[in-house]
Amino acid sequence: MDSSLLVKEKKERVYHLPDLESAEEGKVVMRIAPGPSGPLHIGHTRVSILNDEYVKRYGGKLIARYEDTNPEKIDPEAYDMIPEDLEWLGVKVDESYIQSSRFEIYYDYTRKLIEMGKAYVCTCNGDHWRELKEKKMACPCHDLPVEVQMERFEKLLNGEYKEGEAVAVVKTDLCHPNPAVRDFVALRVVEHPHPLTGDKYRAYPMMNLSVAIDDHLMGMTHVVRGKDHLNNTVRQQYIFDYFGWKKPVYYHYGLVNIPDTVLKTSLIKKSIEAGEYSGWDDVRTGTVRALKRRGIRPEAIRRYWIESGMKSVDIQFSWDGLYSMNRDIIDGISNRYFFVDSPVRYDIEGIDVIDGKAPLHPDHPERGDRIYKIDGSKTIFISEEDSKQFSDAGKIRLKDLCNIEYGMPAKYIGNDVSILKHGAKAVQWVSRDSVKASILMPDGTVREGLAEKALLDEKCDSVQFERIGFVKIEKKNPDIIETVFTHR
RNA sequence: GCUCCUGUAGUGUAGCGGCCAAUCAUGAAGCCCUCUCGAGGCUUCGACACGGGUUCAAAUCCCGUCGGGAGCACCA
Repeated sequence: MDSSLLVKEKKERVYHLPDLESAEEGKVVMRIAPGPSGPLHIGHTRVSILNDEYVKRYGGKLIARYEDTNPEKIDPEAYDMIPEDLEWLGVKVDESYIQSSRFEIYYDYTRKLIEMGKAYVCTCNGDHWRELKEKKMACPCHDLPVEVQMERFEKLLNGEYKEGEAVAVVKTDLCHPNPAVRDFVALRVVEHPHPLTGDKYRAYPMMNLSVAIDDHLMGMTHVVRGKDHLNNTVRQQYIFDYFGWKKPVYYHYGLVNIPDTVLKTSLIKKSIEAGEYSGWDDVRTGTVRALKRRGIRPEAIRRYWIESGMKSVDIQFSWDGLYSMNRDIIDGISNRYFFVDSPVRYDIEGIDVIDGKAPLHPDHPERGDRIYKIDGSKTIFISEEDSKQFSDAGKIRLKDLCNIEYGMPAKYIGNDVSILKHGAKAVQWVSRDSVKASILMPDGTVREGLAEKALLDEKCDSVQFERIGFVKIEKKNPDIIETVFTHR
């Protein structure tokens, strides 16, 4: 019998996404459209991964479009941070555009809409205009002649209206049963300077205008985005219809509820400025940077979203689920080391020299061992918690080294592993030549302790501290080893 | 209030008229293995929201009820 049949290969998990409707091989064009208000967070990764995954599957191109049409909500650094985040995620962007450099385009199309009688410039009070819409009624500006609208529009562009005094509106259907799709604002006046264009423009397009125009101009074949845009899609389709443009195929996945995580960039930014968070990669936040820092692999994030699929049901994000997928990836590559939390010192008597060794990875003996030789005063440290256990139980096994009996000093009592079968616990320990080390936990607290010296020679930045969990090495020198906790 | 989306185990997912006394993963519990509370192996727990129809046959189609979510912004 073939013995290989007995060794069951670890089953490769299969992840798949549903097919895209009318997707032509090599001709799929999709986009991700972040607003540059801060770096990406875990919530943003879904739309990024999904679009990227489809473009990779069918072939075509992925466009990154920075939707910076609200100057008040822009963090100039985001223009650089987002591409970095995308790159780390493994999202391959083929073309990038910045909407603030395309205002003239949006103005031109708005003029065309006005000429067609499909848009108007409204100078009514905003609240009043909304009340009328609620009652399915047109405001006085709605039906003004085209020449007047055009005149007003040029005034809007030239800055002759102050903020709130006028807006350009796209007509839809005032009697539409869904109040959310009746006439929507296309351009508004903003006096706040734009980080990129300064005070060059005063008329700022609203997303529904710029998105519709860009989706057409950039040749989008498929649009995948969150369900929260459902009504926006309906609005944008009016513009497509007015111009007779071919519409992309739209998909709207359900909302994701991400528990126990700070995601709001404005909040994070505030905390950073207040000195409460160390930066955008503070482990207490849900930014992509924080995940990276914690040792979450982009492939795990990708798998997570692919497995979640594109259903329009709202879902609950599960950190456990993500960790499990990440563990799949890092378990094999992470060598094992001992870390001792809040070390308690013990000297061992009753033997001259103690030798020991432990595999770098129990599933990969070929990687070699950590070699131990304890001599001289034979000092070791175990964690405070294990120390208590030691004094209670009287006997304990220093894993991969020897057994000892409680006392000051402790007494060497052989190296028979079978002591474990008789109730003794195996605990991790470090010798006197260990290195100071710390683990930054996800809640921001820091565990201080000692790590074994062999870790200094480790090449991979992901390791497992036995019985503690996986950590990512952030800083490593003979004086200090700083790590960040990944997960168990 | 109006409109839209949506309801399969704790979570995520498969199934889309008979092969479903419902898949897989995660989670929980237990056992085995392992000198880690990791990995691996085995076992167990746990779901078609409810009520009507249509049909020989429904998780799958239709209607209603109830539940969840979103939008009705001069944010994206």
